[in-house]
Amino acid sequence: MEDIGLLFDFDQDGSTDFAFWGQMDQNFHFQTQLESFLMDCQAASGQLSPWSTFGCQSVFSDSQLTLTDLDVQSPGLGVCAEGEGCPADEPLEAAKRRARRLVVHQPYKVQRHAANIRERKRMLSINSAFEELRCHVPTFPYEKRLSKIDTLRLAIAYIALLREILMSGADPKSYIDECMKNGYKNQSDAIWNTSDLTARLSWIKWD
DNA sequence: TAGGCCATCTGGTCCT
DNA sequence: AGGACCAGATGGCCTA
Repeated sequence: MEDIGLLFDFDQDGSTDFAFWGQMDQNFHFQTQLESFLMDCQAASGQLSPWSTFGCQSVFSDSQLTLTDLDVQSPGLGVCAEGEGCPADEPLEAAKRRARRLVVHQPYKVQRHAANIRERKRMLSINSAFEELRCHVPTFPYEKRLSKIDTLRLAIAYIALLREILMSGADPKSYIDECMKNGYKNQSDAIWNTSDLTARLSWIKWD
């Protein structure tokens, strides 16, 4: 019999199981510590990360090992760890709800954790690109930070406007002034003519 | 309090 | 095989 280390449910009623996968403390200065942490992780792969001490506690104990089985075929059959209370009189429905179980061992835990770190790093690079993009779209001085979706939409509109100005060969400021003066009557196909962008145009320094 | 936005985790898929 | 990428789920924070 294989060494079944630990089981956990993906059932809706298994909330207590997921409670251990709590989110990282949002006040944690993640960005500044990530790089040094990544280096630490590379130097000491397999060890628990600092997140374990910040509320991102793993459901697995240190002794758990590889993902050896994904038992979705025979709920309740041979999936209970020794001493893990698998009630013999468990109702059939409850047994069915326990169908999706994972047997988890160390390498899976380590791989999953490493993947989480890579994913966070990837998202950080995406976010830094968004920050860079925010610096290149017109915003109001008093405006709060643009959301990601607003940043993308505004960038699209702004690029379209710049392209039109280039194609027209006109002076940018006079082009904008003319457009605003005419209420964009002649710009029915101007995809940049969004309320967001037009409102910001007055803040652009064209000199 | 509901909805928007976001970070994170996760498993699946694709790529090298 | 391992990493990159992606989308869904979840929960926290903030604001109207």
